[in-house]
Order: sequence, then structure tokens, then C-alpha cells
Amino acid sequence: MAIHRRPTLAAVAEAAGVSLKTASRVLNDEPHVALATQEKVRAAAVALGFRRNAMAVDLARGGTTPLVGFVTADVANRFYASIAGGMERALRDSAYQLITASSDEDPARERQLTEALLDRRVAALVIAPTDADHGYLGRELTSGTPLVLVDRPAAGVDADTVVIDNAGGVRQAVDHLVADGHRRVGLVGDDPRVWTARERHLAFVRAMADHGIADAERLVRDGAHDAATAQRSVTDLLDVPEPPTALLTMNNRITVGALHALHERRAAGRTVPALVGFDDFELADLLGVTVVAYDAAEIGHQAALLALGRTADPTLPARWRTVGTRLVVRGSGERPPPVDDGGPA
Amino acid sequence: MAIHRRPTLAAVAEAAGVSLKTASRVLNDEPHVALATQEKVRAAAVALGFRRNAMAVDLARGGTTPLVGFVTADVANRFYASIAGGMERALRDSAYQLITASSDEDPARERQLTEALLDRRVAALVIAPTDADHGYLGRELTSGTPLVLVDRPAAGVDADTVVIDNAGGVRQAVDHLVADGHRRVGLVGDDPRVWTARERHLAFVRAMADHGIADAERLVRDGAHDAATAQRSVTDLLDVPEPPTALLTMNNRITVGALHALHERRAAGRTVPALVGFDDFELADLLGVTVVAYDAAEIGHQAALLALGRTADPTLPARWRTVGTRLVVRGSGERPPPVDDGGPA
DNA sequence: CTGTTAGCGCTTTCAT
DNA sequence: ATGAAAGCGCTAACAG
Repeated sequence: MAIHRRPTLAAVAEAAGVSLKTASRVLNDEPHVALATQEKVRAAAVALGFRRNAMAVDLARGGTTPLVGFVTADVANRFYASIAGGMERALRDSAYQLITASSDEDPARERQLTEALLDRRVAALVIAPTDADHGYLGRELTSGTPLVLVDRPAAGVDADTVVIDNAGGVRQAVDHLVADGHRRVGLVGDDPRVWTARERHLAFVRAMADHGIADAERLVRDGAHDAATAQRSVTDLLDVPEPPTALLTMNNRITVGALHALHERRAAGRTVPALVGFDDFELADLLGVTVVAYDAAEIGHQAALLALGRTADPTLPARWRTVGTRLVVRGSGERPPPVDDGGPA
Repeated sequence: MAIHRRPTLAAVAEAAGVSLKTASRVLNDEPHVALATQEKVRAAAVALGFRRNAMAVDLARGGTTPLVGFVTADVANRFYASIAGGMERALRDSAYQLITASSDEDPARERQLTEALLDRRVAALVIAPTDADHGYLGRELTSGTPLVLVDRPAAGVDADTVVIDNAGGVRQAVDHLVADGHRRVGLVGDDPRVWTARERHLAFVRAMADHGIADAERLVRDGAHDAATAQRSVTDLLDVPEPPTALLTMNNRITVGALHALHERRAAGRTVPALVGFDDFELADLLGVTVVAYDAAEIGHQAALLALGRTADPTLPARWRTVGTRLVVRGSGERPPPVDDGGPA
């Protein structure tokens, strides 16, 4: 069977022996069409295998699409996937539908995708921004298209934003460790170019200072963007003089790296420090890892609400939402320091 | 600042004092435009914040879009996310761009998304089908739009398909266990409504039979669609008379459930069987879990190639691609059976 | 080099 | 209850 060009509304109308407008009415369930006519049109549509051209519809309707675009930093990352899931569910009962495209953490690609989605006239745009400059996302670009940033704010853009309570989460972890008697807490963090890494780092130093520990910076190792690097950072950190009795790992990749390091260390018969990780992860329960957890889907949910709200009223001032964290105690974070070590002076 | 309607090409042309077509030429980098004119037009476009309307462009160009649609069964699932990642990369250098929408394993939603994408005239459609009937995906619906199915074939549709070598993977696992002396191997599988679950189940029985073990069916537990159910199935299975000395878990959720069950069992001082899981997962190395692994991104890669190929030549016969598996030995699969148990007769 | 005239496939007016 | 005509924003084919 040859593949013919898709049938148009005009073809359906002709086959049904009615005018284009009548066919349109029927297929859009508009009132005021005789039942017999309706049936003729429906039959013709089915017979021809007619599918309305959504682009033509949206164009004629005024040029906007019932689509919410999501530019994710990394499709294959659970965290962003959960955000997408949360948005999806929040949009489920609205007239809107989510479409996702991945920037793969590449600023150039992110911009290109953003523009492509904008060109396609999405009703709203949600971006998990990489850490480049986002000045380009100005009013002249988005031109009224609702914009929501998730996980990280974008430099140079005043837009709706949803973030985790990074400072609060770090504080929970620090308070927990210090309450157990730890004074020397090590921090293994992501690349400081990442906004969340900077936030968590700062919050850590502040929280430690609030407990009277001023030189927290000494036990900070930044720049671990993957598990392998994190593993090395941990090994390093545990070999300094006066090593940390507890470790705070600032995201799940780093926590995994740390687990590998501690695993080796334990295999070598050496003592391992307490460990609290930022981000929950699968099997953390089995492995007994204490973490600062939060609901990633909730980020998406909030983002969708902000986007929807702004499509309804584009004049709203930029809003900022924070998703809370909670400490999940599982054992790794509850190893007190050795008695001759780090106890109260 | 008020939010004005987006400027049109006509507005740019007027502002630049040229005709619509000239403005179009400049903005499409077509040749034969005086440099001075180009500059005037470009300046006007920037000044007005002009963005071309991609819907109008595609409509005028003949109604097809440079978009490949992917209907994923579950956005938040690593497996599908990796597939999406593989497609994304494969399309990177083509003129096409991937957009993803999630069916959330809901057949009705899957159909709705499929139709929406088709209505939007995507250049090709890739679907990770749920297990309902897909007769609706006939020629009359897709009407020539290239269609590729991933992970599972769709009942009632003869389309390009990419699947894992399920039978081969299961055979690798069975051979491995039997070589270690196991004769009583238990299988914990997903809901048999899932095609891959059926495939793996069948392959298991066949592989066992090839080793002269005819009653393999006795130690099969199907229907574990989540980790919690899997955990119960495993506990069950290990309590039957003549229990399995080795376990085959048929996907990563099930493997995780099994790990929980074995963990408890070990904590209770009881012996644990050997374990081989289908699907690799993060931390499997740390936990020493032997698995049948494969490259999920490769599925996406193949899917993208098939889709691209078919946009180029829609008359191709339906093709079928299989992505291979490999056994990754990490310890859990290398526990021989107790000597008084299941050894050679 | 530049502009005019038709459409792309559909939805609006506004008539009838 | 039905239809004709105009137009959404853009490109294509053909003039000049």
C-alpha cells in the first residue's frame, strides 16, 4: 500500500458532501449540527483516517500550544526524572501536556532547546538550568512566555524558581552529627560552579560556626562531580592529620563514591567515620545510610503550579518556592566519634 | 512593561522597510540579499525581539516537524531514561530533536499521547509500549509516520522494534549457576502480563531443561511488580521443601526486593542462596551482586537509527534489533550450593 | 537583488 | 443548521 499524504479536513468535508466549516464543527463537537450530518462527517473522517493537524489548529487559534516544555539538565538522572514525574502528574488534570528535552548539562544546547521550544510557542517553559549565564532568558526572548527555573536559580534572570532548602538540609545534618559529639566534620562537595554546591558549602560553614567550630573550611573538599572523584576526595580527607570523625557528602553521586571509599577502608581493617549524605537513593536503606532526603517530585509539582499560575496571570511578580528536607536516620550517621577524639573540650 | 503579542515577520519587515519575503530571506540565511538590507532586517528583528513561529514554518514547509517523539512508559525509571539518553545522543547530529512524554504505564494515556504527537506531525514516533493491545497503531493511524517500538513489541503491530536479548541473558545466568553445581534454581519474575517477563520466564524453563532439569517451573514465582512484593516472593520461595540453592531475579526492582529478603535472612543467621539479577543497577558493585547487564542507551541508539532510516525510506520492511547482554560476576552469583544439596546425582 | 501572489490546514467572523 | 471569506505566520514559486 502506498503511503499517501495525510487527508485534510477539506478532504473529509468533500467526502461527506458538506462544507469545510461543517466538518470542523462536527470534529470539534460544536453544537448546532444535524445528527445525520454529524454521522456522515464522522464516517468520512474514519474512512479516510483523518487526524487533525495540531499545528494548523494552534496557529489558527492564535498561535499558542497546550504544551509545557521542560528543559532537563540530564534525562538519565533520577533527580530530574522525578521532577519531570511531579510536573507530569500536576499537569495531568490541566489542559496542558508536558514535553521534555535534555540539555545534557551543555549550556549551548540548553539555550538551543529553550529557543526551539519557545519558537514552538509552548504555553510555559520550565528549565533546570546549567550553570552558565542566563542573561539571554530576558523578557525579549521569552516575551511573556511563563518561565520557571528548578533546582537552581539562573544568573541574571528574575523568574519563578523552585529550589530545595539546601541550607536547612545541611543544618539538619550538621546538628545531628554535632549532637552525637562530632567536632571534626568533613564535607565532600560537588564542583563549586554548581549553585547548589556553593549553597551547601556555605550553609555548612555557617552551621558549624553556629556550633562554635570556626575552622570548618579545613575539612572541606570541593570539586567532586562524579563518584570516582568523590571516592578519592574521601580517601584524601581521611588521611589528613586530625581527620574528620564524620563526613557530609553533598549529593548522591558523592555519597556513592564515599561508600566505596569507606568500604575499602573497612576491608583494610581501619575505622570509618560517620556518614550523612545529601539526597536519598535506592538501597540507602539496605546499606544503612543516613541521609538528608526531600521529595524531588514535589519540586516538579510546585514548578507546574507556578507555570500554570503564570499562564493564567502573566503579570505576577517572580515567586520563589522552597521544598523542605528531612533527616532519615539509618545508622551510618549515628557512629559517635572515638572517645579520645573530637569530644567536648 | 506590558506583555505585547509576539512580533511577526511582517512586523520585522515593516520596521526594516522591506518586503516580507526579503525579511524571510535574511532570517533564513538565504543568499542574494544585499548586505545593507541584511543588516537592516537583523537590527529590526533584534529590536523587536522577533522569534520565528516554528508552527507556521513547518506548516508552510509541508506540514512535518523536525521532531522525534518518544512515549516513555515511565519518566522516572532509569531504564527508560537511559533509552531516551541514547536516542538523544544518536539524534544530536541529525536535523531532528527528541521530545519525550510519559504514559506512566497507562495504556489509555499512552494512546492519547501517541495521538497527540501524531497530530503534531512528529517526523517519527518511538514508543515503549505498555502491555495493552496496540492494534490501534495501524497504518491508518500512523499513516506513514515512522514508528519504532522499544523494549517490548506491540501486539498487533508490525513495526520496527528494538529489544534486549532476553533469552540470551537468561541463558547466561542459568548456565553460570548450573556450572557452579546448582540444580535447584528459583526464578522471581515480574507480572506475566509484561512481555519481557514472559520471555524471560520461558527462556528460563528452556535453559533449565537443556541442562536436564525438567521441573524448573516448580521454583518459579511470577507477579512481583515491585520490590516489596518481590521480597515476599523470595521469602516464600526459600521456605518451600527442597528450596532453591540459587535465585534468578528478573529485573532490578525484583533484585532489590530480593536483596532485602536475603539481608533479613542473613541477619537471622540463615544461609542465603546464590543470586543473579537481570538488569544492572547502581551500587550493585558495592553490594557484590552478579547481574546480567546490557546497555540500555544502546536500545535508544538503535531505535533512533531505525527511526531515521525510515524517515529516509518509509517503504522499508519492519526491522528487528536485539541488544546483547553480558554476565557481570561480582560474588553473589558464585556461591556454590551446599554439598549435600543439588550436587550432581 | 527584491517583491507579489498563492497557499500550508485549520478556525474564526459573519452571513444565510 | 450550514457555508463563504478572511486570516493565523510563514514559505514557495514566480515574476521583475
